[in-house]
Amino acid sequence: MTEHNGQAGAETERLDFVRQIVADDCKSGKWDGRVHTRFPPEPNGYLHIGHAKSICLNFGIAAQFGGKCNLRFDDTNPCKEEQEYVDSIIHDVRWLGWDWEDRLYFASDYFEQMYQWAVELIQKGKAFVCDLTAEQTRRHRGTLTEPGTESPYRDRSIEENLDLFARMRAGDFPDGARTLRAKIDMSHPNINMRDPVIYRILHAAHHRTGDTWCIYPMYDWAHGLEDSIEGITHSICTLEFENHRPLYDWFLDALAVHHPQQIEFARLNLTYTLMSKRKLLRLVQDKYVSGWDDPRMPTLGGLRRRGFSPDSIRKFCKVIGVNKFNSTIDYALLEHCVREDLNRTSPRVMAVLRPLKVVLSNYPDGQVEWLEAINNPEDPAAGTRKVPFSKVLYIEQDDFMEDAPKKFFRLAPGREVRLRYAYFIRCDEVVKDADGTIIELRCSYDPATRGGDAPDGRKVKATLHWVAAEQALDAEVRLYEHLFTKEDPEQTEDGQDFTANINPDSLQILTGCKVEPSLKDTEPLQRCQFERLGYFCADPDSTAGKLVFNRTVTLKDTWAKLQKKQKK
RNA sequence: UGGGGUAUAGUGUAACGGUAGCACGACUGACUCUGGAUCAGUUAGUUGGGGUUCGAAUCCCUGUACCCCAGCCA
Repeated sequence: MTEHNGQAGAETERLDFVRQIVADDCKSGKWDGRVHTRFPPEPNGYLHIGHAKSICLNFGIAAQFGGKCNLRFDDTNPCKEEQEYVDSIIHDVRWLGWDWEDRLYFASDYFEQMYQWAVELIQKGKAFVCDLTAEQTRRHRGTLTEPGTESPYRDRSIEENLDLFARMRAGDFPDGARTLRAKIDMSHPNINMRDPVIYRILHAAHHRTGDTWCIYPMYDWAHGLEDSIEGITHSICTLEFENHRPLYDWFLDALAVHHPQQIEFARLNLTYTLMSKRKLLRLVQDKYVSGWDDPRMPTLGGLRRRGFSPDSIRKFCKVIGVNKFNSTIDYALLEHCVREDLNRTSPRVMAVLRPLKVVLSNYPDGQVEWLEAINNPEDPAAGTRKVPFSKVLYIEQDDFMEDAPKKFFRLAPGREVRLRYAYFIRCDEVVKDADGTIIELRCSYDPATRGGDAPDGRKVKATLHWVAAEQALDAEVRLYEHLFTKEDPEQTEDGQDFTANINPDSLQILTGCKVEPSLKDTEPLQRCQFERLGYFCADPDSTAGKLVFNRTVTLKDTWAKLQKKQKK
């Protein structure tokens, strides 16, 4: 990984607070210089850009400090989890470019060990089987300001607890009939410490263990044990688990096993974006988007389909930093990262989204010239290609104005512009239909300017992209805007929810677009830049006969900005 | 009202008792066969109030604001 920079880079690079802890530990020899992290998703949904922050933190730290990072599925709740999610998560983490080598783990593989440790906890008098119902347990818990009351089953003998717990495992009791709870302190100011449930009865098939188990460990019990078993040194999680750390520590201390350090950091928030699984699900279920990989979704699948590169997302995760307080990153920063990467790597190509026909009156009928075009000015190694030029062309409707203001540099009656890699052309005549709509431009070209330079040294103010009509390929192009009209989609009037802020124009589908013939065999997810327009990515909906492109992000456009300002 | 956290330009993030810096955004300008890219510049900040100190974003006291916690979810 590029992050692996050993000593040299580590000195100059500023460390976030998590890396600072890791660096200090390496220095002090706390873990014998070992660094071992993990990314522990629950396989109950698709990964999104917020997970990418966590992934890059965990894998990034391991890479930077010469350590290891495991991919571990925290699959302790059979009711919500599915193999499909496991597969997609594996795919997404790998797509992002991280490698867990042979360390793909599942919490469910540790169920037996966890069970044995629970028995040990009972034997130490630190856990008991409780017969209270869920509702009763809730009432006994007390409130934020009032202490709880102890369960009447709290003082059962160790023998009885052992027996009952064994029978829980054996399936003697129905769902919810009993739980195993830690014996801590019902008046603890931290509610998590008030005799938390550590096993519940769930007669449900697990996606990996099938019906082997009918009791399942709770997160607080399971997570630290998973970390301990794997020899994790730094257990990095999000802020809402801060309140759980005393419990994490309590369990590991009670068992006197390897005890990693839990460190909490703030989740990612992005403007114009929702990150909650529940709300993203709602968008899918209520058909506000086409699916989990809709290019407007912040899921990694959505971003991939939109055309984001793994590098751009990793760069973004690096540049946003890590902290302990809630903040909201400007979506423009994500756009900056993707433009920066795609500018370096994307082959340029010419495409006309809203075609306006141009006929060159003085160009020979039937003649076709194949002109040389540069594939990527940022990367000479990308080479060149040939694009066809002939009498009938298409240019962008936006590139012509009949009554052009001074600041409009493009084509207008009597004005001369350059067609990229081709010739200077001058607009002689505007052809309209009965309604007055412009349907065609008659232009003349200057044969002396072949390739794009005038021998007499005269200049033009603009260079337009174009496509030769006869050789052009038809394409569908999907233009995306923010899914929400507000920076904070949750900001709503009374009685409304976030769906009130959905942007009705977040997707615009253009058909009859014209693209240059070199795009003929474009593969799905192939990225390119449409010159002067933006970065695009072939959608998986593309077929041999029908090309479909998604716009990832526009190029920065000072003319568009100018126009926007004037409208206001 | 209990407990646990956190506050630095518009946004994000550094500064670890010693010149408040960087990035994004916004705004100028230069350059350009992409109104792209690139380059140069401008803009703007320590949550309030006390204190310690030659010196405080940093240490102390005290307000204020925001986030998290009462699942047999993670």
